[in-house]
Amino acid sequence: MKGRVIVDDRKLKILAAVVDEYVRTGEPVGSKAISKLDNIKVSAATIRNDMAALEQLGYLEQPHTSAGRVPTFKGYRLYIDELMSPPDLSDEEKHRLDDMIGGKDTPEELLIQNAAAALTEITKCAAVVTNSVPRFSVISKVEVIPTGKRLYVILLITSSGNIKNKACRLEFDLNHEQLDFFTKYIEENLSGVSVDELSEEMFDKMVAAVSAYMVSLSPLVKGICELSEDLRQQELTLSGSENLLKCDELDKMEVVRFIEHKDGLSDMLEDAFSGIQVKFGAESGSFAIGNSSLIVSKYRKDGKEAGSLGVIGPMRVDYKKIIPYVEYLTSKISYLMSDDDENIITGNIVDTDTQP
Amino acid sequence: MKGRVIVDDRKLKILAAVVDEYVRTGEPVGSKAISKLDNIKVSAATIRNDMAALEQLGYLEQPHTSAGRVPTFKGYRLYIDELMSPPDLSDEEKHRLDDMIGGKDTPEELLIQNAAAALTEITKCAAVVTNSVPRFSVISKVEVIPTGKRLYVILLITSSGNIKNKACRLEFDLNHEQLDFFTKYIEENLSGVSVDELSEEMFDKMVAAVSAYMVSLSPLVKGICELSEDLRQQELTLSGSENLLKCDELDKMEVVRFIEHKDGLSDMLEDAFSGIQVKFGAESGSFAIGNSSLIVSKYRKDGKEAGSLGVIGPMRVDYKKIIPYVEYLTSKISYLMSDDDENIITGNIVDTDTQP
DNA sequence: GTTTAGCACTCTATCTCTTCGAGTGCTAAC
DNA sequence: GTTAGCACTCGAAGAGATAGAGTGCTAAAC
Repeated sequence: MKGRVIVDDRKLKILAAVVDEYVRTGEPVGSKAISKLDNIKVSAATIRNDMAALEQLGYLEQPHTSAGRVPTFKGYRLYIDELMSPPDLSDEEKHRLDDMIGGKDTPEELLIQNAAAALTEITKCAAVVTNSVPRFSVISKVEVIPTGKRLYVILLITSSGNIKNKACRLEFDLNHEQLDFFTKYIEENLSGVSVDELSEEMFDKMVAAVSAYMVSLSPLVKGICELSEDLRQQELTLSGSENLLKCDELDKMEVVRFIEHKDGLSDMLEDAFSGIQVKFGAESGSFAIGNSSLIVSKYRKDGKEAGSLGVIGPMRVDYKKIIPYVEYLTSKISYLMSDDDENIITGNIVDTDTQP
Repeated sequence: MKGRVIVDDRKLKILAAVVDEYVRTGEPVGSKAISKLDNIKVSAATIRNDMAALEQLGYLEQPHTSAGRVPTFKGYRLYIDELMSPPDLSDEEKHRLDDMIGGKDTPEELLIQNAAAALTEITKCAAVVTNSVPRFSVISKVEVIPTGKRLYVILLITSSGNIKNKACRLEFDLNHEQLDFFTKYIEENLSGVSVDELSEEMFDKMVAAVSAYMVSLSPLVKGICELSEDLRQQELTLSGSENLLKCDELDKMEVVRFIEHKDGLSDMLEDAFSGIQVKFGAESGSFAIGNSSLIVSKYRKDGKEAGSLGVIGPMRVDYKKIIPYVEYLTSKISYLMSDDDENIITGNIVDTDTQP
C-alpha cells in the first residue's frame, strides 16, 4: 500500500465525470470513456490511476474486476455537495411548471398535488408531498352539536383552516346547561392552544375534570383527543410510484414494501432542514429502499415551514436536472401559499373565489 | 377436423379437476396428474383426448406444445358458474370471522374495515370494500358556523351518520339575522331530503332564492352543493394490496398502477348485481389488471343495497375457499347493519324465508 | 364405439463450454 | 508525473447437449 492518497482537482474532475457518465448511460464507466470527454485532457492510463485512487478513497467502486467504475453513495454525496453546479431553469421551463401547478386561486391541496404530478411527469420518478403541516396553527374553535338521540358531532377547527369532525355517542342526553358547561370548559382549555402542544396527558386531565362534573361527558373529551391526533398527523402522498418499479437498480421487493408502508418516509421529510437536500436510502436506517435517493425541500407558508416536496428515484438520477425543478417548485408554492396583503387563514379547502 | 365436439359429464369433471389442480399447484396440469386423482377413473390417454377437446372448445390452453394445460378465463367462468360447489364454512371458521369483524355495537365503518382486514388475512389477496352508500339516508342536519372573519364552516350530517364539512369564505360577514334566515331556509329545504334526490338543479334554484335575499350567500349554497356531491360519492378502500404484488401471475406494473389509481374498480363494484359474483380483469375493459379476478358481493342494510365487499387476486385463486368467506361476511354484515326486527335478506340468492 | 397402452415427437429448462470484449493493473519508456 | 503497451480477469452471450414432462397418434383391447 502506498502512502496517503491526495484528492487533487483532477481527481475531483474525474469523479464528477464518472458520475455524469454513469447517470447518463447507466453502465459502469471505464477509463477510456472518460478520456474521450472534451474537458478531460489526460490519457486513459492516468485516469485509471486516478480512478484506482478514488476507489481506494471510497468514492468509486467496481461491480466486478473487469468492469468500469460506479459511484458509491459517498461519491454521490461529494458530487452533490461539492462538485455539481445545477443550471438555472430556463424561462420556458418555469412557465411550463407554472402552468402545471396553478395560481393564487388554486386551493393549497390541489397546488401540492399538481406539483407532485409535475415532478412525476418530468422526472419519471416518484414524487412525494406532505400537506401543509398544521403545527403552527392553533385551535380556533371547538363545537359540540347534538344530532340525534344521544348522538353528538364534535367539530374541531384550527387557525390554519383545518377542520375535523367526529360523531360521538353518549350514555345520556345532555341538557342545554350541561352542553353549555362542556363547551365553555373546552373552549377555555383548548382555544388558542397550538396543535403541537396537544398531548394525551392534557386530555387525561380534562377527562378527570369533566368527569367530576358529569361522568358521561368523558367520551366527548376522548373524541376531541382523537380528533387532535388526526390534526397532528401530517398527510403524505406518494405519487408516480409505478416509476420506481421501472427502475432496474431498485430492488422490486423493497419498492413494493415501501409503496405499501412508506417506511421512514415521513421522518425523512420531517428531518429535512431548510433548503434542498438529498438523502440516500443507504444512509438511513429507516428509509427502506437500498439504492434510492430522495431529493427534498420544504415549502413555507407565510414564512413558516408548512410541508415538504420531494422526488424519490434511484441513486443514479439526474440531480442536475431534478434539483432545480424541486427548488423552483418549493419556492413557487411558498409564494403561492403565502398572502402578500394580509394573514388570511386559508384552509386546505377554503374557496377564496367567492364571486358567482 | 372432426365433427362437433360434445361436452359430456366426464369432460366437465376433467375441466374441474384441471382447475383444482392448477389452483393448487400453480403449474400447468398434465393428463397424468389428472389420471392419478381419486375421482377420475379413466386413463391418461383418455384424459388427453378430452383435454384436447376442451382446448378446442376454448376452456383450456397450453402455454407451449409440450406443457400441460391451464384454464382459460372461459374455463374458469364455466368452473365457477357451473362446476364448482363451494363447501359451507365450518362453525369454527364462522366464529373466527365473527370475532374478527365485531358485533352489533361496532360502528359500520369499522365493521367493513374489519371485514376487509379479515379477508386480506385469510385469503392472502387484496380486499376491497365500499362504504355503506348513503343513498337511502336523508339530510338530518345542516349547520353554518362562523369561524373567523368572513369565514364559515358548513356542516352536513345525514341520518346514516355521515358527516361532511367545508370551509367557505364570503364577501361580507353575516349578522345574526342573516345567518338565522339562511339556516332556517336551508333546513326547510334540505332536512329530510334523501341524499339520492339532491341534484344540481335543486341547488341552482336555492342559489336563486337565496340571492334574492342576499347575493353574497350563494357561496354557502354552493358549498353545501359540493358537500352533497361528496356525500353521494361512495368511498372505496383497498387493503392488503401488497399481496397482489407478491403474485407472480400478475404484472407488477399493472398492479402498481391499479393500486395508485384504482382504475375501473368502482364501476366493477357498482355493476355487481345481487349475490356473489366473480369478474375477470380480462373480461373488463376498464379494470386494469390482466390476469386478475374479483370476487365481490353486495351487503345490505335494512334490505337495501348499501355497499360491496370483495377480494381481488390472481385468476388462479382458491374460489372454493374464498367465495364462502365473502358470502358469509356480506350476509353477516348485512345482518349486523340492519335492525333486527326488520326483514333481513341474506345469502347469495334473495332469501324470502326470513325465519332464523 | 370407446378406452387404453405404447411410442415417437416436441418443446422448454438447465447445464456446460466457448468465445468475445471491455476494462483493469502493472511495467517500462517518455 | 504521464503515457503506451500488454497480459490478465471476469462477466455476458451464444451454442450445444441433455433430461424430462407432456403431447398426439396409432393400433390393440374392451
